Amino acid sequence: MARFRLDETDHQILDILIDNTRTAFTDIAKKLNISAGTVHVRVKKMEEAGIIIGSSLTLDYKKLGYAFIAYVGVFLKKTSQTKFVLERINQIPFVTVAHVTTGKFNIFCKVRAKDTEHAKQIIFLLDDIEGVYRTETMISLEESLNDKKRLMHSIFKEL
Amino acid sequence: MARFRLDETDHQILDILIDNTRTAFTDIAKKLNISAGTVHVRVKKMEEAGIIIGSSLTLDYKKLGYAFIAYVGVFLKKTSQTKFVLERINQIPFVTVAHVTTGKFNIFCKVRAKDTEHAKQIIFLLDDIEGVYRTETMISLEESLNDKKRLMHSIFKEL
DNA sequence: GGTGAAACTTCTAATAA
DNA sequence: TTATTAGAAGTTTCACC
Repeated sequence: MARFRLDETDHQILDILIDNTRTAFTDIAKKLNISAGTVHVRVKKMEEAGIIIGSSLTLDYKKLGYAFIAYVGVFLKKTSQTKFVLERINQIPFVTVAHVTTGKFNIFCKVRAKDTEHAKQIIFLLDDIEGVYRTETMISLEESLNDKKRLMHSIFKEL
Repeated sequence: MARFRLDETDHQILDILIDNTRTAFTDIAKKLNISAGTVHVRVKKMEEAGIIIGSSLTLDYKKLGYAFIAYVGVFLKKTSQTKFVLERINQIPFVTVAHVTTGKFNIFCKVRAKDTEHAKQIIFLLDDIEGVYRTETMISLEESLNDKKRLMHSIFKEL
């Protein structure tokens, strides 16, 4: 996949939209001293190029009653079962991310739950999958995010 | 923090917006057979209640040249240094998430990088932080997401 | 590439039900 | 809580730089 070339204006547009996707194009245009039409065309191009995949809301899961985060390392009986187990994992609700990894674990996932009890239930489901040898849980006591905005800045500085 | 009560309509609105934050309120209204004004009021309420924190773009980091994901477990010399080390970690670019955890590691982070070489540089920065005893890296070979939409469905089914 | 204006669509707040 | 409305605002297209 060819690397798409973004210029300074594209960066600035992304920068604004990453913070708030509903920012009016006219507002962006004013800030960047370009026309709203230009903003529109550039966003469309980035969408067509697949740079912008979509947009999403950021919700406060704590307020919804889901404050518990754990990471679970999964050890498999046989590496060949990876695909099968991964499919099963993806069917478990509240498992939000799963990675096949090198290193200590075969598969590595993130669980978002209500509380310890709820998380235990989810981890039991993981443990019960055929081919899973054992799991190792790490409970998150504190989450600290370098948000997307910061990541973008890191990337743009390098590009 | 009191748990906010969302009804079926709120769920449906969130459901649509989670997929595309720029969906016109009039479109949402049509789908749900309510008026656009109602959609507007409800979204505003959820924003005011802090359920909706914000909105963000989803970008294809692979297309931007950042296809490499690793998880790094950090062991500290002394637990009391957690706060200090966490602050330092948050200053390292390309470390996108950091968690203080119970279990195997003291701190656990996610690194997004260009390639192995780039990741190595970032992990060296982690290793070099005063108070860090050693780190353990897990390289992601394959990422599989149960996206926000699925998480929301899990939550709504339970609420 | 970009602009600016026209035509069209959507938002938002106020009022009424 | 919801519906209706109307002025304000935003989007999108297009002819022209």
